[in-house]
Amino acid sequence: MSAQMPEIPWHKPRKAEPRQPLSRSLIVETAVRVLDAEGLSGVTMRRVAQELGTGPASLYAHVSNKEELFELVLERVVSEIRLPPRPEPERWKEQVTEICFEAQRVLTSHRDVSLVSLGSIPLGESQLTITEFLLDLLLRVGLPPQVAAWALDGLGQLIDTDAYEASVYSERIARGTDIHQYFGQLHSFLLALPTDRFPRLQGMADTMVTGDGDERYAFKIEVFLRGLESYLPTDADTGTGTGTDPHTAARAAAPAAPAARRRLDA
Amino acid sequence: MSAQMPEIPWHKPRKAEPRQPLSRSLIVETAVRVLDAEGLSGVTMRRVAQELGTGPASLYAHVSNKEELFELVLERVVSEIRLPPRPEPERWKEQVTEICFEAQRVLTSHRDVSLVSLGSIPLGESQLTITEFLLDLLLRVGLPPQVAAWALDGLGQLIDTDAYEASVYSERIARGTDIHQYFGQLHSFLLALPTDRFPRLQGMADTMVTGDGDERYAFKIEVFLRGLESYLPTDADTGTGTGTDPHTAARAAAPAAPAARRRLDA
DNA sequence: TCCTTGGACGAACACTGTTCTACGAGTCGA
DNA sequence: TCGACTCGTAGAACAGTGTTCGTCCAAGGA
Repeated sequence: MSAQMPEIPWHKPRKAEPRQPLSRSLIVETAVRVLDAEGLSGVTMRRVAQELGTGPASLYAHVSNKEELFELVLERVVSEIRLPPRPEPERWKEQVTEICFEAQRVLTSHRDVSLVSLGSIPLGESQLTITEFLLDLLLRVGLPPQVAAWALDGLGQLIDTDAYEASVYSERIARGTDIHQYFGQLHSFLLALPTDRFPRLQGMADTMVTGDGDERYAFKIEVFLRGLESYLPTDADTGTGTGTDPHTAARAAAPAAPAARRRLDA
Repeated sequence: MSAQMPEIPWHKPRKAEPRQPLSRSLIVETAVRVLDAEGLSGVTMRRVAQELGTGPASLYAHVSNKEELFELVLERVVSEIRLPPRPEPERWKEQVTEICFEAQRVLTSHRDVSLVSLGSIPLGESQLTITEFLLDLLLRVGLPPQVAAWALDGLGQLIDTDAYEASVYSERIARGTDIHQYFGQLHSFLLALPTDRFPRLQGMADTMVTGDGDERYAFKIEVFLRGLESYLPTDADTGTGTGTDPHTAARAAAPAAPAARRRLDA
């Protein structure tokens, strides 16, 4: 480096570095970096702004909200999920399972970002692409359209919830809690339950703590898929058309839901 | 009211009202009241303390954390869930469905309290009571113990996630969003999707927005229960003993989970 | 050339959870 | 009866938070 000239006093430079200008994508990328480093609760407007060498007010020119920033971050993360090249209806259950695990892999690799996904309808481009793929797959299998549509809800919830739960564990062990000790404590807690009030839980303490996150996740997916399988039309129905003739027996899906309405008052 | 005498000056009352002393349960009850009035984000230490006519520091003598307060609140809410008088294995699917809807009724009647329940293992007394009931019911039906144990996980997640989702909608319509207009916008959004990239979603826009929260909830429960049903031992196996002989075919539950381990680094 | 416009940003507002420290009343032993 | 010694009650403060206001400056159009 050459010798640097002193600043002329009355030039008051105010910003020595000619930083690259702010932009939506730059902010989102920085937020993802902060997310990976410090978790979702570490992603504050100040923290992101500081990482960009500016103040929090500067972000509001490109992002209207912290909530909007979070949704942009989620969409960016979801875009990392890779889909299979093409749907394979003959092994649809395996393929759905693979997608679920791929989604969980990506989501949990970004700490607890799945918390953002829990309350929001997935309308981002990547999220819609995944939904489209799954919907196409389920329809090709022969599931009635209404069943397939509603099944997407269930699958999405399964993925999000499990990813969030897994991230909670990750955060916990990141904070120093030994996972074996933790499950040991849980085990002895169950064993210490009063036998007269909790005979099943007390007696099945071993079984309750069996299986890690992946095993339990795989089980839940399998149960859901077996349930979906039961909605497939029988052989007698499928012999007619080109292959998929839905819209037939999807009405008996929901048993009479209790009349208890969600309260709609303001 | 009778005329009130003035205070004697040198008595310096300092607290006109002889408030009842603080206690854990009083704090929790107040927190629930604030929760019902202003939602979970409105439950702050200051708000609860103010409701009790004191400062936030006073709460920390009875509650170590805001997190602990939240869990106490959750346990209090869960204790409102009423269980059937006795398990009825012959109609287990209906009974599980009823419990799920009862749980959702209670949870959603307390705004977004289900958010607390999402990341925590249900170890409160009421939560354990519900778990014990469901576990007993599933075992009586004849499900293998490992299947029953893992199924509790799935049911709990289903209840919590759906309650949270329902509460998000409730909050949204409480903030003034018209729900019909909202679904209308969603519908036209799906219709406006490019047909070449999202043919299924675009073509099934009607089907996608069909059904309210209860219908979809009932569907997910039904799918899960049908999946569980497939784990029941066949008739050839059950003819031997008194009725329930588990621990047999529970091993093939989980298909080979991908080796992708959750990262365990600090 | 001036003038408008839009991004950048310091300061501030109204909050948050939590801790420190002092105060005051109650109880228990002497 | 009286001191000592707890323990619940709080005021004040600390280090944060999301968001807004008003100012500033540089670039672009007329």
